[in-house]
Amino acid sequence: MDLEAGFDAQLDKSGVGFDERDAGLLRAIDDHGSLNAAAGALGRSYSRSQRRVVELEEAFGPLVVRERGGSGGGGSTLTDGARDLLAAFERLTAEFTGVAEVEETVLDGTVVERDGELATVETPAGTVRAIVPTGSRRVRLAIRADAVTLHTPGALPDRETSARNRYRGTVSTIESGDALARVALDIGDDTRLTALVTRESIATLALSPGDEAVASFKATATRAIPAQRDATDERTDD
Amino acid sequence: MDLEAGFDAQLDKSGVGFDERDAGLLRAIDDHGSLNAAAGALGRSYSRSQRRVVELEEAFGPLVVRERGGSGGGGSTLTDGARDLLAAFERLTAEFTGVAEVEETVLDGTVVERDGELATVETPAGTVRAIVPTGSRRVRLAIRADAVTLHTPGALPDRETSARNRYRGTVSTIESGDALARVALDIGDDTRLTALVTRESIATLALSPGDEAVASFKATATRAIPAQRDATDERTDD
DNA sequence: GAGGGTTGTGTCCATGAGAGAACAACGGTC
DNA sequence: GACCGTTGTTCTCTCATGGACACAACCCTC
Repeated sequence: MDLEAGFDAQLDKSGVGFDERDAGLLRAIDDHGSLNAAAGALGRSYSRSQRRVVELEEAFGPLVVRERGGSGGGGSTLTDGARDLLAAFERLTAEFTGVAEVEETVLDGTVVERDGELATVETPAGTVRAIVPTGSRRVRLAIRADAVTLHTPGALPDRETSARNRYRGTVSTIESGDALARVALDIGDDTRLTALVTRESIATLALSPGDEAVASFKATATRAIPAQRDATDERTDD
Repeated sequence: MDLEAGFDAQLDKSGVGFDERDAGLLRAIDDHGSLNAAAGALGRSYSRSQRRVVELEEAFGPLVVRERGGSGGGGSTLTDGARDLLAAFERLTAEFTGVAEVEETVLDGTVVERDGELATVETPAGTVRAIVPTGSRRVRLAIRADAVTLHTPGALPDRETSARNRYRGTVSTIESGDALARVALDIGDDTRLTALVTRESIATLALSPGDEAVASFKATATRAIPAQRDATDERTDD
């Protein structure tokens, strides 16, 4: 199934959203030195672009320094605020593309104990500590492969790390890419945890299929969602 | 600055995007047992909703089983494919809200070595291994607080874990919430790394401000973005 | 066979986003 | 002082999205 995750990032302030389109506009202004040239290069109308800049500035503060007249007729440059905003936006999109691309393993489970937003969940692979939205007993946990760290078995003292979830298993497959590798770890009861690590780590841990290994991940990095509604099938049916 | 991160998640297939609006429609169909009632409950027009379902099915396969006539006039129910799609979408939005909410520390640095998408970056806090888009020397690293695990100093044998980045520092502040806590760690040269851990972890590590601690995070979990463009100021200027 | 509530169409209209064009104001350079 | 390429402002036009409405087809119940 070529199901691809996408998104539309947005930075909100005072009800106005700064999105990819706005980022492109600011970048073009920075590149071309004028709002007019920027709009032209983007194939957008000047009037709309100008309006949009004003709209954005009403929410985010001064973004563009305009100069009218003068040699060359004038021009526009970005303020430091605009650069900060752009940087924050790019950081956000980078994080989003990260989650959109990375693989994750899903575990179904039931909440057995809760302490605020944190809960212990019973899953086929064992008990997991995770952040769980309040008010749901049956949940589905998602663990991103880039959040799972691998260890040699027995190496990790139990009390001296903040990674609350820890599972021993046997390496089933290792798919090596350029510099990264995808490791699948069998953790009993037919569940398989995948970790994304560097090839360097594979080497230093001396991992190969069949070996024992320990996988750990933080409670704060595993997100839970309410489980399928068909489990209870509470249809309204009018 | 009350700058809030937002997003619009989307699952793409065959050029069609399944978004929050579509998810709401499917959920409403599941709740009310008919497309008609679903559209009514959402305050949307039936005709558009029906068309949208057809559009989605052309890309994602059968989603809704329609029944025309019969007792009660008929009705519609979701297929297993629709439930899977909904679950995948909810998982995606859960992950996105995770990154949108969590705090991150940013580090500016320069790439000193590269191996495919992986690179070693020199930062004020030391050298960091991270995933870096090709073709950029000056980069900005973003490290999410939920990706940082804390350890007692000296506890971690160097060769036996896959967390490639490891920094010793002193705890500066601990902000405890309900079940979670936010720990700021001073890592020399005026840089501060923040970690989001459970209060439970604070207790077992016996952490308090002023203590020494070690923070670690994976190379595959730290994303880099090209640094500010004003550093070189390569304006086109036509 | 009539009734009823559904699925399927098709058409019309309101709304909003954005392009395009026109024009005034500006302030350096020549 | 004329010129020029900006910014700023306003208008109209087009296009896409989506609601409102009408109507046929369906099939079980009564």
